[in-house]
Amino acid sequence: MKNSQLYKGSLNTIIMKLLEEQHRMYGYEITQKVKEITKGELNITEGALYPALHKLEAEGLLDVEVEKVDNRLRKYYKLTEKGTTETVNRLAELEEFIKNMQTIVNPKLSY
Amino acid sequence: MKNSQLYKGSLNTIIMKLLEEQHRMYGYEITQKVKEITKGELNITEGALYPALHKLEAEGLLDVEVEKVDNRLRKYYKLTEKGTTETVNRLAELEEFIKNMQTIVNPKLSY
DNA sequence: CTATTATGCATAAGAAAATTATGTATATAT
DNA sequence: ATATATACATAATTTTCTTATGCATAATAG
Repeated sequence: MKNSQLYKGSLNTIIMKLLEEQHRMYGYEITQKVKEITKGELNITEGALYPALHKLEAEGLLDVEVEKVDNRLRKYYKLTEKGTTETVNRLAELEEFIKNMQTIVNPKLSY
Repeated sequence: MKNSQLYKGSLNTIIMKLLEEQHRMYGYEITQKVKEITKGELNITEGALYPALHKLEAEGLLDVEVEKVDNRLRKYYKLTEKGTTETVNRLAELEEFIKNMQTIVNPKLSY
């Protein structure tokens, strides 16, 4: 992941949220999707993405299906049942995190 | 910093924002303030805080003044001029980050 | 009166998560 | 023919944090 180092620690949550929404995606597609929805502000690096996907798979949160499209390899990932449950938790944590950060940035709005 | 690892990378920004607001604070005070405004959800560990303060000082973003209060040592930190300028940038980055994360969590709201 | 908790600093060892730099391979556009 | 896009992967290093200590004084509880 690139840019303002604030994104450190949020990659797994981003991956899981996108997979919840899109049902299945492959690695490169994830990088492009994130770039698109953040208008180019967040570029996930391959060195961060692929190890993250492998780890989530090893933890039983993702399943993988390999397919060949246009003679190129694609590894489609989707959430397992366990992964779907865990995504709910992660998103709740993310919303709490965002709320807390907003309170810190703009304390007056929290009254 | 404890909890959901989403906070990774946000400690420096938190410190700088609080110092911008409070003018000067000492380490322990920062941990208590953060605990207070996040209602106990975010606990900054000493092992993260003190090295972070030292690094910000080494980078010329913070100045330190040592004082003895009630026979106990306190190191008061405040933003340097450079630190104040940098804080503006960091907060802008934080707001962008929050906005991007919200778009990822709730893509429908972004239209 | 003594032991725990709170205040206040610090650092070292290790883990986690990223960046940076490669490497392989095919397809498309210049 | 060469660069860019697509698509995966991993190794070395760096950054950032947790965990575990360590020291010292003050206040509170048993």
